[in-house]
Amino acid sequence: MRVKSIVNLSHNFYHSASSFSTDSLPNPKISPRTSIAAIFKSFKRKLAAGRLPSTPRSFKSSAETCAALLRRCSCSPRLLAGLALHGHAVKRGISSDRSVFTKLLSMYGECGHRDDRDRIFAEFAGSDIFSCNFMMADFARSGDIDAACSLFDKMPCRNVISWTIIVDELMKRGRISDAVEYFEGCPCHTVVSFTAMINGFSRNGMIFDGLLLFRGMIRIGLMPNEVTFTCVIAGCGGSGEFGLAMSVVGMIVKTSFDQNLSVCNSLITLYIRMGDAGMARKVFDEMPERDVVSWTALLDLCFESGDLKEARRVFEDMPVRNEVSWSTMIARYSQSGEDLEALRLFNLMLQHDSKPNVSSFACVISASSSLENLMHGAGVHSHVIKFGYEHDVFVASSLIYMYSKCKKSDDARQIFDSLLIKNIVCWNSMVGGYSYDGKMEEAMHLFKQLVRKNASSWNAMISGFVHNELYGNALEIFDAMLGSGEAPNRMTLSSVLMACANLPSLERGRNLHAKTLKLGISNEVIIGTALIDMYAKSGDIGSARRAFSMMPEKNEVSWTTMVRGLADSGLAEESLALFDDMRRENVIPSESVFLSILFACSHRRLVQKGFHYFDSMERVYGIAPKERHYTAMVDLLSRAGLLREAEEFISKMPVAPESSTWAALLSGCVTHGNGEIGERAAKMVMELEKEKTGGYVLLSNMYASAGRWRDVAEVRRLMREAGLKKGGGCSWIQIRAAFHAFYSWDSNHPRALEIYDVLELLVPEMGTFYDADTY
DNA sequence: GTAGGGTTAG
Repeated sequence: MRVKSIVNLSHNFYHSASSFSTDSLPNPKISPRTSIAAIFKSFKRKLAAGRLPSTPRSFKSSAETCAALLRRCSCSPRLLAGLALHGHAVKRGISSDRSVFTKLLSMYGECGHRDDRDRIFAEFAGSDIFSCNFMMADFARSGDIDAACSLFDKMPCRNVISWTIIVDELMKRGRISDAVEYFEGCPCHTVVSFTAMINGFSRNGMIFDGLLLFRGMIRIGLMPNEVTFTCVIAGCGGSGEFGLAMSVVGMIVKTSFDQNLSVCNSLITLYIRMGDAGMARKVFDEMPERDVVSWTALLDLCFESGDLKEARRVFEDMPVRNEVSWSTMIARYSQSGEDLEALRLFNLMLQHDSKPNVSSFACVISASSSLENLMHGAGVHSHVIKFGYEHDVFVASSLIYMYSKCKKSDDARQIFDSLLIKNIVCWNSMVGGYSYDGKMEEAMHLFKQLVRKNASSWNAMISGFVHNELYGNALEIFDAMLGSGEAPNRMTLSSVLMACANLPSLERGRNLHAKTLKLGISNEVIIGTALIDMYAKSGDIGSARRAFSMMPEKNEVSWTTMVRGLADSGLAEESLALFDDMRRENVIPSESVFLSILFACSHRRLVQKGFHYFDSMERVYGIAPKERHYTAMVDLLSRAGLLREAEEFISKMPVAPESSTWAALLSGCVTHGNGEIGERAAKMVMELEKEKTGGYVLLSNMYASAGRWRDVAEVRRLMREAGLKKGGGCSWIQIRAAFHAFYSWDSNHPRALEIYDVLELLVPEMGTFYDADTY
């Protein structure tokens, strides 16, 4: 109310010069410790003592003082002081002084009173180019590019700065053709307007257009400055145009800009992206001066070289840190799997009074998502609220993802619903969140409401179905995606290939392989790896091998997938040989690759070799064997008939045996006919797995093979009493688009009678089969 | 101490 009345009145004061005193304002209760309060008091004292010049002669110095004070009011927003100054300015007739007026605009804007600011602008602005540019820049900064453009169009005269503001903002929003149109309309260019345009191109992935403009600028005689060079180097580095970057580096050296701080900073990052750690370090070492950006770039260099210890040392020795250096530490520790340390760093950041920004929050929320620890996640959430970022779409999307990963998609939904402005990323996070939490119906419901879907929206659904092992649905929604005209990307294809890998649908997989070739993504690691997995699981190990050998770049997952594919296909020797290749290539084995290796050894009864690999896990690679590895070892011993050793191995395990550990032993006992150990093992299986049939079936098989029919009947009785029924084994075939599944003596198929007739013709002894599994 | 272009993270 107060603000409005002053603003409404101010116009009249300006013209009628009626009496208005700062004393008529409520006395602002400002802490005397703050400098602005002190200045304001001194100003009021001077005013009261009549020491401030008020005659037209000293108009200028009065305006200067007022402008300087107003500036303080917008730097650390002080509305009351600002209002008083506004009143004073009106009274003295200096409120339309250019410097006072722009400060007033800034003060109202910074204090959150944009309506009032816009009103005084409308009343006073007239044709002043300065205040128009100021307002245009502010409209643009706050996201209202249309308001900025309409002001631009209304301005009676403009300068190059007016054009630059518009061009830069249009480029930042990706409106390239509009930006070009305005840029071409500008009658006289400067190095700044050119740089804005060049950088706009490069940020929109059009580095060649940027470089053409860069050349054009030099041709018309405008010399690039340090900002131009910084932008061009960053653009070349970001788009991987290292050859072009080097020719620009030549110019930089010739013009001695290689001594400039910002140019050197961008050069460090360029060399890191080129993979030239030596040159990056050399630039850093030879810089005449360094700032927080240089040190943060060096930090990044350490992480890129995989040297966490050195990074930590650099971080601790840095003369200055800012929120970017903290975010770098948090993000990189999280990427290295050190999520707990990332969270610790975030707390340290708060203790150091560093104010987290959107990116710091995004990093630390992502770290708590990886930990799937609700306590940590909710702790970070409380800081989000404390710092007022809960309505930021970027932060909210990370929170939605974090809660969903912690299986709290209802809490995620609350955040989603509380957002007044939602972008597509929030929608996709929520769809993905439901998928991750296994709530595919809710995911689908939300997905259907999403009017403007992008590739990520479709990917969230597809990977959700895959994650929940609903592979058929994944393929269905993929078909719908293709039907909608949305182009699939690498994420889509890798998910769909994963679905195919788990369905008996090799033909579909081959089609997808062709699609990856068409999209030009077949050479990418993630796609190559998905292809290996799909072919291996579909039984086409030859194609899996080819996909593996054709990969130009392999990572640890690609190797692991191929080793596992071979092992699962019964090619134990080849699998072990590939594992040795993998170690020769210095690829660090994961715990999951050891599982495949132990499996391969087990199938070939390679007891010694198995123990060799098992021992090397901890000794050589520092990987503590998990329950699954111990189970694999029990399986290895049991299959080889070393049942007593297997039982002893279980008793010495440092982790508690799982039901499958005992099942492996029991299975060995069935094969090798050891009833004594078998009974003990069976008892353990049934105890650990009360609702499952595995233990009963194995035990009954063991009795059956020993001819102990009375015991077989007893086990069946026990099973019935426990209310358990064994599910039958199932085979299926695909004919065109349809799957046909068959159980033992299954009569559900519509053409069952014909099938069995044909079968009896082909395999006469089928008719004599007795179904031993039917209880 | 009146308005425009930038480097480091995500």
